Amino acid sequence: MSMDKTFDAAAAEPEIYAEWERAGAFAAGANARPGAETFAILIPPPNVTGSLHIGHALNNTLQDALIRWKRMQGFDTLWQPGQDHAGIATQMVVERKLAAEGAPSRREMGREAFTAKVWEWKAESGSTILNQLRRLGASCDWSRMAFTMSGAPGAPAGEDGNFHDAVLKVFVGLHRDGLIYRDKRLVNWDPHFETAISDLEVEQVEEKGNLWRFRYTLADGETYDHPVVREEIDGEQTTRNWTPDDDDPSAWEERNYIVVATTRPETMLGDTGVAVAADDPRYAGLIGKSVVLPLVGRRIPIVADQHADPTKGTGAVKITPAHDFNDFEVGKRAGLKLINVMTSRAEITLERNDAFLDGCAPDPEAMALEGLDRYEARKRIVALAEGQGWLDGIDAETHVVPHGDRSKVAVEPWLTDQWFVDAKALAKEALAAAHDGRTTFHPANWVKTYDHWMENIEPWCISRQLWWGHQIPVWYAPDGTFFCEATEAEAQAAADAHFGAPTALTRDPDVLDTWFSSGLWPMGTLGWPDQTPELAKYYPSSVLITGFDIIFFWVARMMMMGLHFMKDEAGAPVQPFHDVYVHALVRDEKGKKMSKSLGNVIDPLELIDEFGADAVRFTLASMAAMGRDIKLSRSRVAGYRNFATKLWNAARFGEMNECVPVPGFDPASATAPLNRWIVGETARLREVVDAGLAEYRFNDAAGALYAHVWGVFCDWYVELSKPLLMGEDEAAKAETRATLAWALDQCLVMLHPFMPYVTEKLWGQIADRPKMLIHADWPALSAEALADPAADRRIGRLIALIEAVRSVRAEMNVPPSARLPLLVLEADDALRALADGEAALISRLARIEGIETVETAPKGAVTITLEGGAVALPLAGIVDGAAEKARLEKALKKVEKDADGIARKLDNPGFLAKAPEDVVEENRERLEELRAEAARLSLAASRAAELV
RNA sequence: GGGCGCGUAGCUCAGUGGUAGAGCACUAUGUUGACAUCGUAGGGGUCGCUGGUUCGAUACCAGCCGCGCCCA
Repeated sequence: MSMDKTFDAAAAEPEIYAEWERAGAFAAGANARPGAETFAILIPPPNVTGSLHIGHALNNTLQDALIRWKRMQGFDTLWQPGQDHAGIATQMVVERKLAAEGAPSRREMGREAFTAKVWEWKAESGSTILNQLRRLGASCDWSRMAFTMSGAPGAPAGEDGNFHDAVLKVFVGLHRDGLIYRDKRLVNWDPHFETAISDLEVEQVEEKGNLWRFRYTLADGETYDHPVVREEIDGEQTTRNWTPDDDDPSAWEERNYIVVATTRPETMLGDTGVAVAADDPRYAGLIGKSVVLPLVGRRIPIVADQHADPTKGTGAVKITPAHDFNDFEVGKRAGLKLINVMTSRAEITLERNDAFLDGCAPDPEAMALEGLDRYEARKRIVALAEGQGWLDGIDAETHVVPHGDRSKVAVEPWLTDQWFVDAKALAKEALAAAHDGRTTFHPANWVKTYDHWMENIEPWCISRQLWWGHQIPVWYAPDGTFFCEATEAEAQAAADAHFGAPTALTRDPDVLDTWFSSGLWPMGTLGWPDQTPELAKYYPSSVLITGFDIIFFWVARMMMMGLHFMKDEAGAPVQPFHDVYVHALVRDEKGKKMSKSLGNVIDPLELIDEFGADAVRFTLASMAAMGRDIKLSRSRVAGYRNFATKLWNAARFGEMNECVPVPGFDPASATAPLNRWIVGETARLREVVDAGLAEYRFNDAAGALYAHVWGVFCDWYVELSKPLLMGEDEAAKAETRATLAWALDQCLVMLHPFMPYVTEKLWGQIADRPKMLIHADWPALSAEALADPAADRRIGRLIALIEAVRSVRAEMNVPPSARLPLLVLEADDALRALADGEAALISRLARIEGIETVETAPKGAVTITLEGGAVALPLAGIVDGAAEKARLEKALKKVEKDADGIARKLDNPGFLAKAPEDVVEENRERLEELRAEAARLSLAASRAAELV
């Protein structure tokens, strides 16, 4: 049965993948040599709500390439798959689904019923991305599938893993060590999801807005003189406020108010002070006095604080400690009250707000703001300010507003009780590990990003007001005392002991940040807190492959958690991975970040449908140069699909010519120079591919494979093998068949990590094998042992000769069908041997008929100069003497220019004295070659001139 | 404002202290029994600019210009 002309990826891929799975080819330790070293990669867990985007495709292509490579080398490999429970995202998806179905809402059905719904949803829809990873060819050990919510209460059968235990153990442990604490402070509050989020989940978005200036009247009838500047503009006298940039003020104006500027008028309801710089000449005299807050009627102090910048705005800022991070700090320094005026949905709350009502005399208009959304309240307050005459002015301004990365609504700094991790304490060891060689970043410069964050780390808010997640293991007694234990029973026991009597407890309703559990990924996926054999074997993992966008979110947290909890026999902290390879961001072909809103998203699954998974993988690997973003275009993918076709057809050629692998074939035993040459080339390829993969230089490895398979094996070896395969010499034919089959096998083996499908298919098609390609032995070929310099030189010269003849033929418009004799004019021994020994190859590829040695070139012959001699093609009648002369002179000019450059170099005493000996020698040899070629060209040119 | 990175062929990008590369695109050409998802040949670059180090710089250093990303 002969092969099809192309590889049918769509049909073959699922079959091949199923075969691998049937054979258990992906299992941890599959194909491991006895006593093998381990090589483990933990997948960056995709969200359970996720679907495969091009970044995942890149990330997993690289992981799979490394895993397949090491597996073939006989390492004890583990590629640990799993998923992240994605608290907010998942809860959002399920709530939306319930709403769409007209089902009772989350709050109506209650916590237990809702989480049951989430589990149901996960069972139905949660594995989309896993199936997409399979299509990509990912060889994860699916039998070890992990999930960051496994083992949580209510988890259905099959979801009964260890993660919940791990999370609780870590929480209780960190709490016991004083590294987790409860605190009332401002957090980033997402009013849409009504939960706290961490700093990292906040996006800064630039928005057009206004800076409103309000006049706050001084209390007790106080006045002061505010400096102003009188100017004449267009013939009119104007007065404006003096600023520190001006010269001395030209006048003073008596005022009974101070002007503050704000981008958020609605927060004025919660103002508890006005800050000015201590040395601001405008306001220094007012420090210690008070203003009366408009609408609210509260007396609030004017305080000195460095937060007020005299050069910005009016130099005076209103202080709302309960609604702004900076103001919170000012308030702490100045002892100001905290008055929260918003609900969890960012609606104004005044009526039942004791903190607000205490010590104020609000206008009825203020109280009418009750229940309004923050933006509605803003409008009303501005209108009231205008109506009541305390609006000083409005300046348009763009400013940066923090938004929730999931909800896309503006985040409200909000005062609540939350749980925090003392990240600063955990960061110490995590920083050390990245600097003492325990964990190495590739490319190395990413360690700076990591450092910068670790060094400026803030307390990590880990509690979330959600239901989908690990509920915080803390129980409260009625008096507020709390007990942090892994189980309710332990908490109860602790409480009873503490109070000396049975005490009713209520559990903290909040859950933990998803990244808190993701931080345990390197341990939790291996069974921790149980001391499993896998944990002993595969922790720490070999390399983490990830995008730079989650260095903070995830890498940093795994480092902190792993180092804190994992200890070696001596009790020293053990890092979660030896290497961190940070790969590029995939952009569209114009360099834009792909996003749904821009509509420039390239769907990897569409690419796979169109070009095959191998082409998509090879494209991504080829473009994965370290430290650079990838701009992906379809044409590039099409090119690598063509590459797969090329490989396929090379195999088809082998099949047609009965090239089958010979068991026990020893590549060193080949005798024909052509065969010895391809063996050497193959050995060199193996060294380059191994070196590339070992250093995470995926593009180098892929590039070398491409150049070898297409440019060396197909273009030259296959072409040059044809005369041998179709010739009469049976011994040469047999040797060439065996060598070709061997060399092709090596290509399949080395391409397999990048193009697993087409290579596996060909592997099976070419011969019956004891093992599938996925478990084939990776070669240990050494170029030093196998490359034959004589064969390399001979084939190198052969190729140069053929190319030179073809070039002349094309330039002279010799029809491809015309066969010409080759006249050898001058030849050193090697060239002579080549002309004699490889006549069949030369004839076929250069379309030559008969090689003869002549004393002088006949009239009308075109001369070709080569290393070691010159040959000629008789083209009398075809060639125009003048054109030929011009061609040769042009070539001569170039050679002479090169020669002159080198000669100048060799004339430079500094070069001779300081350049390394071998460089000098190289240049001398090159000059000699160029001079010899120049002589041949010049001779040929003068002969051509005779024709004219 | 702080940090990181990038300017090399028309496009997308490798690369190196010692002869400038690839893929795509382009031009010409081809029914040579693996492959037109192909073959053959060809054109195309003061390696962003200016200085410095060096016998020698596209590469190392400094400054400048242009662009991108991250953090405030």
